[in-house]
Amino acid sequence: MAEQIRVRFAPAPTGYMHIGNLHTALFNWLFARQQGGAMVLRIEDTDELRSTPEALGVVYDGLRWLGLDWDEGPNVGGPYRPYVQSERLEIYQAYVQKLVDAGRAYECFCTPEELEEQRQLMRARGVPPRYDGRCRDLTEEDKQRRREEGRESCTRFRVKETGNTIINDIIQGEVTYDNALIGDPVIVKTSGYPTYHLAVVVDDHLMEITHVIRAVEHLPNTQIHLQLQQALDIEPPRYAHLPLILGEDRTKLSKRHGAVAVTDYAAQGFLPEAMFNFLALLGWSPGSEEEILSRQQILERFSLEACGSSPSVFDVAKAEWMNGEYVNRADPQYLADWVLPILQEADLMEAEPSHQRQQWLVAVVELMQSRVKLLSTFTTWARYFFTDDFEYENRARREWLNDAQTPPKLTALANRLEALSAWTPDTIEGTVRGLADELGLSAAKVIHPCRAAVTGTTIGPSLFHLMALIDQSAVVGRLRRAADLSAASELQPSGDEESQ
RNA sequence: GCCCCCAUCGUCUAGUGGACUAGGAUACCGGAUUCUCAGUCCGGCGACCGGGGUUCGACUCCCCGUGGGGGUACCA
Repeated sequence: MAEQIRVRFAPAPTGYMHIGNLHTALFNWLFARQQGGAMVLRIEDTDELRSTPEALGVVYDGLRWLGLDWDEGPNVGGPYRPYVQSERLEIYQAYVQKLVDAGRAYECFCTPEELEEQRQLMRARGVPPRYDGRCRDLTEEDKQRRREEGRESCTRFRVKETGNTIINDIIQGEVTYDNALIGDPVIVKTSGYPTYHLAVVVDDHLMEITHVIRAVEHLPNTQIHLQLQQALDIEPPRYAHLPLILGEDRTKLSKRHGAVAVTDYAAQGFLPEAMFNFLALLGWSPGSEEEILSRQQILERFSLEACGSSPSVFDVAKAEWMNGEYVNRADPQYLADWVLPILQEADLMEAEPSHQRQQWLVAVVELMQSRVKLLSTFTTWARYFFTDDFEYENRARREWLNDAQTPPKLTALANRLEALSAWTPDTIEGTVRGLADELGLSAAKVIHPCRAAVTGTTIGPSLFHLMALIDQSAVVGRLRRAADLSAASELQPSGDEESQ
């Protein structure tokens, strides 16, 4: 009989979702969808101090942004609800009781200070710092005395003291841990909340998770989970520990690497389909030389067995290149939908543009998309489409605007363009080239200063097409403004020019 | 410190004992494109961490180093 595959993505809602979490979610989703299995979203908020309700929204948004859906979860329900661990507290208690009854769990009265002292001592002695088990065999009298002292207790799981625990991981292979090296982990905190170890084991069991796909930082924890499962007579799921995603400095991706939150990438103008593609290729390879793969293609070829076990660095430059590939191929109308909010955020587009204005934006996007990697660059490289208020770049100043021959050219051009009755790329081109002919100059000698005057830059798309998308009067105004400034020597390159 | 994992161009990776003069992508560099380039096309640079084995033959298998990472919590 075919086993029903069930996987889960189980984030801790502690503020933001970073790209590594999303990577884990993606691999779970790929496996589930490809296998016709179920994707469960479970919220692991057993860290009462750091978990926030708002963070839940961040998780949803991140998953939805990438286009990952889930079959069961806090907002969609499902047969194993609730899917938020803080709502499952009584469930865990029953399992703790089972462990206590079996003599595998016990009350521990040690204070954080005492624990820290133990660790220091062991470290000094050169042995692995771990809980020394001093509360393992307390008598009822001992416990009573401690309670009377006003001490609070937590519950610890009694791990095996001898032998090995062997993990058979789909990605990492067979990994062996020496049982003697770990101390008894806390499974219920003083606050009454379960710790991760207990909750994850109970929930994966109850929710009938068949494959636990998570980051390799959890591999050492798995020895505890395996022992817990054995003590509870629970059949363990299959494990697949994904290699970590590292920052440029080769350490675990974290806040200090700058942009790591999913929302950061969305704000920069990464397209979700590009991020999907890029993330899929981190730690997994289709085995071919293609890199731009559609969601469907990735889904068809994905397998856990093909995942590598070595960590990978998140290369922003390559991610941007890939985004550029997607931007380049995207339908302009679709792209404009992503660009609009970015422009609105930068006050370059009004809150509710008319249909006509939206169509104009699509035309701008279409003209620019082949040279854009991140959509946020629309607010800089394409700024001149949206406002007269832009800077003249140094290179534009140096090469064209700080030239005595430029003002008369710009003025003449302004006059002629102003007289045009039709404002199209063709009429503009005719005018520009006509002026160049009459002045006995190559077209470039007019085109370049004109671009500098109208856009403030020396680079960009076809000048005539670009001008046609800006109001005729605005173009004329910009030409005259640049002519005046240039004539007044106010467009000299500034001192802090970077070397070219 | 101790435990575990990892190791091919700077980066993402292909490679599962002979197909390797080690392939692709990105980044970088150069050329072309005369309407610019951060776009496009073409080209170039660039790696099997080191040492021992095993084998007729190792990038590939084993061991030892080295380097990197993760863990070592009443965080997950």
